[in-house]
Amino acid sequence: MLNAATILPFDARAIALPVPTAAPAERGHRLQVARHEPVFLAGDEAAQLFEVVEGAVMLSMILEDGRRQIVDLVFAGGVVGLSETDAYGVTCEALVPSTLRGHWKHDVNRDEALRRLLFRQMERQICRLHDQVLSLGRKTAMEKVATLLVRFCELQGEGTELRGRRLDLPMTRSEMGDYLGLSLETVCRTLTDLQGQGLIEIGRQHGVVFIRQPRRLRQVASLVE
Amino acid sequence: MLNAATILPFDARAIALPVPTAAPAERGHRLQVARHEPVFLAGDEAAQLFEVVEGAVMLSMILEDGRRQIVDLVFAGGVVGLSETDAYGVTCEALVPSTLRGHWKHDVNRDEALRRLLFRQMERQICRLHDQVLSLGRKTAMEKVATLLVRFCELQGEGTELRGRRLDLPMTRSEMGDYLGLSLETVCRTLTDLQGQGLIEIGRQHGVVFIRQPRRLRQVASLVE
DNA sequence: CGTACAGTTGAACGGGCTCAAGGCTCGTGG
DNA sequence: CCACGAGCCTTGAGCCCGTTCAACTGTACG
Repeated sequence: MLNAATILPFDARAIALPVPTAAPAERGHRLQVARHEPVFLAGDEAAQLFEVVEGAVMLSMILEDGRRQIVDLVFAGGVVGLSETDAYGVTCEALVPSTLRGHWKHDVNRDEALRRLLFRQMERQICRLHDQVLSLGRKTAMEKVATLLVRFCELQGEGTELRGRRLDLPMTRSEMGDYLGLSLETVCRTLTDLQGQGLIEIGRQHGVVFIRQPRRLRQVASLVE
Repeated sequence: MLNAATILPFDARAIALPVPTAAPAERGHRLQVARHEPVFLAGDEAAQLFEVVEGAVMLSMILEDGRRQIVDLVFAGGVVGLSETDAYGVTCEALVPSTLRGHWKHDVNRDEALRRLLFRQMERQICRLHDQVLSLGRKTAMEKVATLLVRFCELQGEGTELRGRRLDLPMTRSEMGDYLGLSLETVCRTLTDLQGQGLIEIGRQHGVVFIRQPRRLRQVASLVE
């Protein structure tokens, strides 16, 4: 299941870290992953669940001809590794350097407190997926991109004033496209367009935008206040 | 929350059934719903979870301008009514006449056995949503429609020989469109196209198709055997 | 300083949408 | 049993949003 051999061949940046062979601790064992390094791959034996302690990971699926869809983004507090069968159905890799806590399924079955925690997180995840399905099915490119920006704002800005806020995108244009069901070019053009309308400003540094009109951004995203 | 007044005005076929005022039984109380009758509406107080005992329901979300997305289909055995907040985020209505079992959240918090059941179902639901996101984000109209047909086959055909099988679609073209993120016309054209290729045959009766080449249908759907 | 890769922009194509018109079925009432 | 209306389904024509292909600029990093 989880070892250095599972590194994806197509991602040269992935760094083979030592396998965490430490015995499962009282409340799970820790795991550090670098950006773009896989936590598990679709098809691996689904023996563990992972809590995201710090950072962010993405879950993706790939069709045979190479089309990729990022099916979910999971930030600190979230859970990954759920599977209907005994093999993972999605690949999980880190968006940014992250810390996870692994729990053997075997242990989850015994640990009632842990299961309560997971329950709450799964409820969240399902609601998030519903929103994502709505986005993918019925929103325009403009609405999709604006929705994603707003979501990032909410994650980074917890109760902060958003106007003029520097927003650090944890994803490249290509990843945003794969998450939103768009091409990377469309993501680019849409961001440029939003900048032209004065709602955002694209920073010179990669992965940085400044929010100029958060309220109008929410409107463009077709999200209610 | 759940009462006759919650019947959607735009669905004239919905029949107002008496509210199930029966005291919650040992393991939840029963609820019968007719086709297109709501179980709960987005915004209702999320006080109950529901198991689908028999039939099928759909979960949908609507944007302000009327665009609708059916975010999930839940068949017998599944669970609906999960919510991140204290109000439902989606509307749930019956696709076919259905029987549900309601559980007050209050009770769920106490019932460990029930929570174990829900846990398993939520895991399933998350995997199903991942597949749906992949479909919506990266599949063509042809692949989407074929994928849905295959899924219906698997639900109705449990281990049966599929070739020549009569398949009863629980959804109209419009509902299929709202589920797949397509217009109803595109769903129509795609089905006609599949018939032209000899993979299916569209029955004269509404909601009926015959599967002619199940294997090729799976291939068209970009699903692996 | 140079290379690899992220990001941007343009031009042309095409899948799916919109708008429109008709045919079919199903349920209902005569 | 048949007639009729409502709603579901089908098909056509033209358009548009987002894709593809291509070239180029800018940034990060050794």
